[in-house]
Amino acid sequence: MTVSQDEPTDLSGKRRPLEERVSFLAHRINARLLHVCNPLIADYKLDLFSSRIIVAIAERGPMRVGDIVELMALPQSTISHQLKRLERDQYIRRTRSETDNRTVVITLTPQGQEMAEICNRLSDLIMANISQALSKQEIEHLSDLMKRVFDSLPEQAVLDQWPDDERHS
Amino acid sequence: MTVSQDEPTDLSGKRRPLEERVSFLAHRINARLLHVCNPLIADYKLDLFSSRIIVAIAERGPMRVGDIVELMALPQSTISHQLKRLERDQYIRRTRSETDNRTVVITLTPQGQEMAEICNRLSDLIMANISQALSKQEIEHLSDLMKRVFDSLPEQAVLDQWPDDERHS
DNA sequence: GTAAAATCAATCGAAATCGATAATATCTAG
DNA sequence: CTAGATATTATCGATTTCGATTGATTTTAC
Repeated sequence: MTVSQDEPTDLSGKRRPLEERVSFLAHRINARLLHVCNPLIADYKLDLFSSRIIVAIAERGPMRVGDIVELMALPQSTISHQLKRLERDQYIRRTRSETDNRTVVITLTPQGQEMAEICNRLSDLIMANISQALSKQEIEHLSDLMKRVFDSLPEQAVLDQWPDDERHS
Repeated sequence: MTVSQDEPTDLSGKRRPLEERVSFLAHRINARLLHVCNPLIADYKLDLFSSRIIVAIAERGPMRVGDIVELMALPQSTISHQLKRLERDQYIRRTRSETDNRTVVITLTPQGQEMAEICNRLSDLIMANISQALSKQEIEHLSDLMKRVFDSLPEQAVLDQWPDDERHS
């Protein structure tokens, strides 16, 4: 059962079913988390995105907008809108950096810090669920594997590998 | 280093940093995948959601709308809109089931089947990236762990564990 | 057999997302 | 210095998402 063949580009033989693919599983986990968590924090005018922004700042201290964009891996315009709402709802403050007047530094208000606590407790609740299905060791291993998957993904869309004849039908 | 304590609800001691949490990593992987893949299939008027719907039907045969909702773990209204666009763009057909006139069965058009091939090749491209960072065995293990994580998440928001005094500030 | 409950998918209006562009500030080269 | 290039964030318009509701069909209970 040697795998070496003359057509190295044909991967269909080892193509896993959709439900077992890492990319699809990431989508499914994420979608279900949104579905479960968003209603629980909607009263605070938060969603899973904004709650993570708050938790990140509580954990790391004041962050520049660009840092948040990179951390969340979401479009810059999306983050900008999220921050606008978080400011409107008094969870964060925007202040222009003194050293570089282009950048904007985000800090938590006291309400934001309180909210970070609440969001972390929600996170604990989720982790408690997961911990019933996976051992501590398995969770750590999973975390490591997922980190490596993320790092393996290109930051920008690379068209090199995407054949021209598939770009237009 | 015994773990048993008098305050079992205090999990803050074992709280992992945001970047290491499984839920956050799922978000990050997903966000980066969207960013990378969507531009590559935008010409076909597809995104990562609709492409997965097409791939799923190609893999499993005709599916009812409700099955697609369950598979994708997205809100029913979102799927309904996705399907409307897929039908508009001639990738799928909707037909009322003969046995149960409430349900709608989705089938691929010939164009939809062609597109499933293209989408699967994109999926192969992504997997090729991941395969450079993880061994075949690690990917299988990862897939298994992620499946178990997904299954551990509740389907509906359970308010039981979410204390009342955190529901309103 | 029929009324009430449950199931299933489409639609509605409000809000969020996204890519592209604009607006402002800093850096670089000569 | 200064003009152009680069970096950083905000905004714009179009599209998408989402929770709630509606409409239609089937199932259940009596």
